[in-house]
Amino acid sequence: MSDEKLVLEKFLPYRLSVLSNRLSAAIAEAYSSRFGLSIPEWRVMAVLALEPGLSAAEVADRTAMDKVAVSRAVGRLISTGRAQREVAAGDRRRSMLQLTPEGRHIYRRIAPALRRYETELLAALDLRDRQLLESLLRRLESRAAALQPPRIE
Amino acid sequence: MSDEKLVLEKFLPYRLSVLSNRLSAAIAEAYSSRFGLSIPEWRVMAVLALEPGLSAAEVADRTAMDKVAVSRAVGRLISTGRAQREVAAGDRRRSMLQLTPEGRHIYRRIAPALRRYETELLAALDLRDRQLLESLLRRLESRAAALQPPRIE
DNA sequence: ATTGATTAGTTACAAGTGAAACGATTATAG
DNA sequence: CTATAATCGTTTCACTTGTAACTAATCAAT
Repeated sequence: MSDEKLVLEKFLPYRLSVLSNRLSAAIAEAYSSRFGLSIPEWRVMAVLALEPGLSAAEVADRTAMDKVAVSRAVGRLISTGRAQREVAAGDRRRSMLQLTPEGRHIYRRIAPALRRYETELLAALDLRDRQLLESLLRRLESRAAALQPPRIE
Repeated sequence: MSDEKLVLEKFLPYRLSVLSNRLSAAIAEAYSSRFGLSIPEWRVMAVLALEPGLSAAEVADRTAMDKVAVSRAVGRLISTGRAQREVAAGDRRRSMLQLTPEGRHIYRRIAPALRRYETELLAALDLRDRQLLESLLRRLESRAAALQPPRIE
């Protein structure tokens, strides 16, 4: 019975993983070779550019990274002069993070290039299909969040 | 100009990465806790189950893994008695890999559970939408392969 | 106020990863 | 043949990553 077998190349989670890894690698190569940024560092920059003053935990939220990864990425950004931290008024555990002028400058060089890349990628689809993709993705995301993990008996 | 900014949560490669990581983590947790398999090991098992006798390089091809990862995964599968290797007749550099009976047994416990999981995930979509997803994915994959990486000036 | 629990963030350690160098084998060119 | 190049797969090394333990600060309850 073919129910017993699993063709990796047709298995949705695998396909998403391969596609996502290809895209991420291509993108990361661009900003890494230019600025020596890692993926976590770029993610942190991307959220701080839009919301300066976030704490590390808030950054973790918005980037789907865990706090350790955020801590290390922020550490590198600070040591390279691309971000700065102050202690939050009223709660001295909390940090308030923001990009330095240098960090903002780098962000402004990267962000438009990545948006162009996304646009080129989506140029494979017409408007209708782009909306469909959006809708499908949203439903898969919420389904994945709600779903019970696979149970192997 | 809003062209300058990039909202991470709306950026397709980022969304794919988060979705894919969530799915992979949920799935890997299942077979890892049951059988101590890593993702690379499971991928190797999945292709060897369908195509016994592949060489390491062929496994790398079909799993989108690099040869080092394959070598290590195969090494672990062999040392745990789940795969075996013989030297290919006619080319002694090449190995012929296959699952042991034990390996096949484990595969048969995992594969159906993962297929059920995929089915449940896709139950969020009706037949028409599943076909659309399939088509969109295929186009994105080929577009991603053809696309030039982002250029940051 | 004092104790215990919670939260923010860092550090330490073990495990995983990729790039490059490597040994072994086979293919190619002269 | 012989020498050189190419291929298969492993190993090595430096780096990254995740888990758990940790410090410091705040909160909650008495």
